[in-house]
Order: sequence, then structure tokens, then C-alpha cells
Amino acid sequence: MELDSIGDWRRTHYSVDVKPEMDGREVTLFGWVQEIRDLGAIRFVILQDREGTVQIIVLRKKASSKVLSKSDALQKRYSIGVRGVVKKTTITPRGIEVIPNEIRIFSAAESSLPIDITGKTPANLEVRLDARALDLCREDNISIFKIQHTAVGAIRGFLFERGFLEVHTPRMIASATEGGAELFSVDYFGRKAFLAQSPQLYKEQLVMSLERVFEIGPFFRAEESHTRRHLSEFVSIDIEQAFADADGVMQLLEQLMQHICRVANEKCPKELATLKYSIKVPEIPFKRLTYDEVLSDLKREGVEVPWGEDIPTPALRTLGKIHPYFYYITDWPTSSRAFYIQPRRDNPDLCEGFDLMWRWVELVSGGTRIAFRELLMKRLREKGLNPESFKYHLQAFDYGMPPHAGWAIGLERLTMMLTGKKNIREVTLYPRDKFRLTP
RNA sequence: GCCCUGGUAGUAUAGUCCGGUCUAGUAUAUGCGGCUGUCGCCCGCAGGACCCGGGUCCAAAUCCCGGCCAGGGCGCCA
Repeated sequence: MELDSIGDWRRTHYSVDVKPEMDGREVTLFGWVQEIRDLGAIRFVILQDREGTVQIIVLRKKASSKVLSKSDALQKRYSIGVRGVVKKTTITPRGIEVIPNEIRIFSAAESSLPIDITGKTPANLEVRLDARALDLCREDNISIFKIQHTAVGAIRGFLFERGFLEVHTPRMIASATEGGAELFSVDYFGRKAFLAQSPQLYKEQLVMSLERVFEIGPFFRAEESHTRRHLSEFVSIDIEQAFADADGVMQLLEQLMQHICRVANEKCPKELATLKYSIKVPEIPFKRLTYDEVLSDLKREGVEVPWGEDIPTPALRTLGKIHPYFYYITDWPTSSRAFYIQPRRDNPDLCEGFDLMWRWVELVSGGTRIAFRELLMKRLREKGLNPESFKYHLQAFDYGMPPHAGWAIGLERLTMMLTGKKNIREVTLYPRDKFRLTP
């Protein structure tokens, strides 16, 4: 089959922008064949683009021989252009269809597709991820990533307005001793380097110059995790703010969450309808539960967690049933948190770290940070870390480190919240986990 | 890493417990034919599968062992 070039054609409209008022006007549409329903003397071709679909109608007796032969050749997923006349009609759900004057075929496709792109016979996630480029053409996937995009836009707007500067810190780092998560190692001109697990230390250093910073970018964890909510590569939305404490950044965070939900509802009603999901805009302030309150809540439900330990997943599920929406967990035992979280001055066994939970999922983690070198070194040693490997970071504390606080949102987990998807791989374009490195 | 469950046409599933009319059923997709208003179009025909290796048995998709892979859970997780 001979393929056409785009020539001087330019798109005049997306599918969804073709309206009944345009009756009789000529439009140029680009996209892909989603479906063909051939009734013999009449053929319906569904043209899909990023924004939706439009029906192209070809009448065997009326169409030109050129249009007829082009439309005979069409198959699913062919990339095509259609120049035709808008026809207002009462027969189609959209109230319009397009009668082609000319069809251009830019690219063909295999006749048998690895997954059903209309969604009639849904494929398993594994099969879909193996054919991800094609899978992402499905309307519900497009909806997921439009919602994610909208959320990121809302976050940027919100933080810009409040004086946060967007920054970019290194992904390749020298020290493997930040503690906690395992790091991926890489060869750096013959030296051993690591992929960053978080921008934590850099964003803290930046508060002494830029005061309020945020960063949106990928980070890496070489953990053995095999769950629906962990990835080896994920996107973190990190902020750090000078002259603030946990309480201040928690207020900021709950306002932001409310804002994201509002904007997503406002800008993505069609996408949410496609996903058959609705977002409830939360009221603020969010519930604030202390660690001790959580433990006694759990005890009442018959779940015992020894004081000082992190809360195990099954206990979090129970907690999520008691508190089915957003809530904070505050006043964690100092020993259970990262070394840079500020212990409470009135009771150093507790700290000013917090988690923002959504049901049973940890959505955001943050806290007041330690701003004093001596205390930070003490905490490093208590965590079994070597202050020597933090000398460049500790140096910053000699030059006027202000009191500061911050948090980090997991973007994919946020997207799960906004779309109702239960597996983090669904809301990741090309997920990376312990078992998957391709595509 | 551990535990549980599973692996059947391109896709999704039935069959597996209790081995034998399973010559492996169905839907969808694909190919061919038909059809003037479909929108999960419809109708007819066709081709297409038991994860790999070993074992038990007269007989294995079905039972046993090993491997690989997947899903869920747990653990790990600034």
C-alpha cells in the first residue's frame, strides 16, 4: 500500500472540537483509526486523537472512488488524516459526523493487535505493560495521564504563587550513606556513584540561599519491594521552606491537596467520567492524629503495635478503615524517623515528623528539620551513620542554616488517589520495579 | 527475600477438585463472504491454544517433582 505524506495539511480541529454549529464547514482532522463498522453500503470509521473520537462516514454510492479505495484499505490503528465536511445530525450521540473529501494514510498497523484498544476484552496489566506504547492509546490511560498532568500543573501554580522557586538537584551522588533505602550504583568515570533516593540534603542546603524551593523529579530506590504502591523509579514532589516548622508546611500541604482536588474536578470532568471515578474535595484542616493516638485506635481494633516501631502495613489498612480519607500522623517516635527530623524540645523521644495518609497509603512524608550541626551529628551517629560521609552537607550548617521544614509527595501515589487506580504501575507510563526494566 | 494463588488461541476465560466422548468449549480479535444508520452493529464460514522439563499411569490440560513467569499478601522502604 502506498502511504501518503502530510503535504500541506495542517490540523484545523481536534475531534472533540467539531461541533454541530460547524455544519457544512470543511475540517482537517488527524489521528488514528480506532474502529471500523462496515454495514455494506455504509461504513463508519471512528477517528481517535488525543482529545477523543469523531465518526467519519463513507457512503459507497456517494463517495469518490479515491475516498472509497482509501477507506477500503483502512484498519485499526492506521494513522490517518481526513479532510471533510462537518454534517450536523441527530443520529449520532455527538450530534455530528464528518463526510470525507479526502483521506490520507500516513502509516499502517499490524492487523492483529496484542491488546484490545477498544477495551471490550480487557487485558491483564502485565500484557498491557509489555505493549505499553499501544496500551497508552486507550482512552482511560490517556485520561489518567491528563489528570496527572493537571495535578502537576496545579501544584506548580500553587507553589509559584507562594514564592517557591523550582530547582533541580543532582540525580548522581557520591555518598551511599544517607541511610534507609538501598541505592542503585552506577559507574562514574571509574568511580562508584549512586542514583539519588531523594533531594533531601540538597533541598535543605538550598533554604539558606533560596529560602523556599521545590523540585519535581524522578528518584530511585533499590528495594526488594513487591507491592502495589512501590516503584524502583518514582517521581517525587519535594518542597523545603526556610523559617518554617512542621505545622506551617502541614497547613500548606492540606491547602495544596484541597487545591489539587478542586482543579482536577474542574479541568478533568471528562477524564474522571471515562475512569468512572469522582474526587471528593476534602475539607481542611485534615485530622491530626498523634502516633500515640494511632496506637490506641489500633488497640481498640485489636491490633497491637509495640511503641517505637513503624506501623506495619496490615495495621495501616485497619487504620484506613477507621479514617477513610486524608489524615495526618504526627509525633512519631524519634527513633522511627530519618536522622534529619527535629526531635521535640519538650520530649526528645518524639519528633516533629509527620505523614499525610490517604486511607491506608502514605501519600506524603515530612517534618521540621534539624538546623543545628551538633544535634544533626548526634542523630547521625545514633542511626549508625558516619558523620564524615556527610561533611559537605554538615558544612552548610556552619553558615547560618535557618529553621526549616518540608515534605515530599509521591506523584504516582497522588495519581492513584486522583484516579482510583489500585496498582501504581497503572499510573506510571513505563513503570520500573524489581522485575520490570522494559519497555 | 518469604508466603499464598495461578500459567489454556492475539486477548479474556471455561475445563483441572474427582485423569478417559477434550477431536479442548465460549467471548472478543483476525481472515473471507453478506448487510444503508452503526456506535460492545449484526449474520455465516474459516484458521488459531493446554508455560518448559521430568515422573506416575493402559491413559495427563487435569495427579506428582523441578524450573521459569505472573498476580496478591508480607517484609524491606528519606
